[in-house]
Amino acid sequence: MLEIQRLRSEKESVIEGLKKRHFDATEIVNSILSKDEQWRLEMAKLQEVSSKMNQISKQIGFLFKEGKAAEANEAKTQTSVLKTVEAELKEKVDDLQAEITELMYQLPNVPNELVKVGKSEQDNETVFEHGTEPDFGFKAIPHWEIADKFNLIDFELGVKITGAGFPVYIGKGAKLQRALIAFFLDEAEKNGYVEHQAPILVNEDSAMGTGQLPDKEGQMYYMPVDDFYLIPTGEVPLTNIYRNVILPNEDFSIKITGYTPCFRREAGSYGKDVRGLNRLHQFDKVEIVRVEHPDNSEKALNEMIDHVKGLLEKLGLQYRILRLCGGDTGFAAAMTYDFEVYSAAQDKWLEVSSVSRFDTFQSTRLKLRFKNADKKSQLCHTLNGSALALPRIVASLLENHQTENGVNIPECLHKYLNFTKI
RNA sequence: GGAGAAUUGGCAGAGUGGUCGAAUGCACUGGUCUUGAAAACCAGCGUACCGCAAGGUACCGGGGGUUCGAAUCCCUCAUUCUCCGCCA
Repeated sequence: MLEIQRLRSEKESVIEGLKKRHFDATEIVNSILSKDEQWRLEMAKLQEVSSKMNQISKQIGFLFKEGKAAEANEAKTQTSVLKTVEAELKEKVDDLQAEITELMYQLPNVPNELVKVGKSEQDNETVFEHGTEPDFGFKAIPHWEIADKFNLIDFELGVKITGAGFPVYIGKGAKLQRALIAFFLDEAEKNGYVEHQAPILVNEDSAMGTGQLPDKEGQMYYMPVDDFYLIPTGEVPLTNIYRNVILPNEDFSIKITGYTPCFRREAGSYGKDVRGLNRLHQFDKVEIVRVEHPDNSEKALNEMIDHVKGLLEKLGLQYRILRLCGGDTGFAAAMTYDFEVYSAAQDKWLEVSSVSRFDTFQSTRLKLRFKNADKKSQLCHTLNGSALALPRIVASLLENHQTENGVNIPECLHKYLNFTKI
């Protein structure tokens, strides 16, 4: 959520910035500001009335104490009108507040200055490329065929147990998952991220805090009996660790990581996009999350990018980095870099990581602040990224490291496995 | 799952309808004293919103209610502790 103060003071630049998303915010912003003005007006009235009520109540207290019951009762009669007025104003103020909040929820984050105007993924900029397409010397086969051939993953079995999109990993397939998780966590730790194991069911406040609610309600699995949501990403529990937190000074840089399963309903997905491991309802991911001073946010983002680069290079994968255009940047993000690995077998780029900075968009909702030099509370910046999501990495490894009679496992994983080839 | 007790400021802890945003202690910040430190003493010390300011409003686990007035009474939800039951 954007800060209302920002709308008040930088209305034009917010509207201008949101145009990069092809989002015309003029109407919403104007509506917010006019309601905001009204709200302040009514608020002032309400406070005045409340003040008067408080005064009278205090007086009544005094009068009773002094035994002047008659005068006290007389004063009481004065209050009934005020009370009605107060209730009316209160309702007006609350309604306005609710309307403003609802409108605020509709505004996406303002893109960073580096982000280009654009509508869809066609407009994303490639900012970095690494590696070359592997030369197999034979027709590369897609990961689902490899997985089937070596009995690494059983998609049908998952259908029996749960449904489509819940694969069962078997033998070397399961071990590979475990090795990747361990590798990612160890690498994150080397770069200063503190490992956490957090709940994968979260309450409504948490889902609100990171922005999954109210915008993306349909994306999450929901458990009505207990009013919990299954997390769509580790970002939710990890970032919410810092909900309602005021850090004591401006000398901080919080770096945390965690492995979690992730659950996404992915309603409406179909066809080759969901083939094999390309899109699942349940998958594993190691997430890195940072809470930073606003001045440090850019540096943090670059460090995260370098971190992910390192992982992909150690895994020996050819990849490119895209800076998403305005229209393709997620609702809450100010800037996002996607990492994609090329799959010759599928003849397509697979998104394997997404690293974003949110500036204060999440911390507004989270109420995540720090005390600045003037001892004032100021909103922190939050960032997060996948480092990495497992399924497409597994797909890429199987596809890009395939040989005529198997798959070579990259060296960085050897110490976690009792085999080096599949 | 059942029964009971509890939830107050960074921490500890008082307050059971009226001048309480909340005693007191500790911690913390500034000052006095001291060669320096400690001790002692003095002062300050929550969050948010409205306002140029003076000031005002809201907040005692969350939400709702009673009342002229609620930290205090009622309802409800959550959490913690104790006992019983069940259990990886």
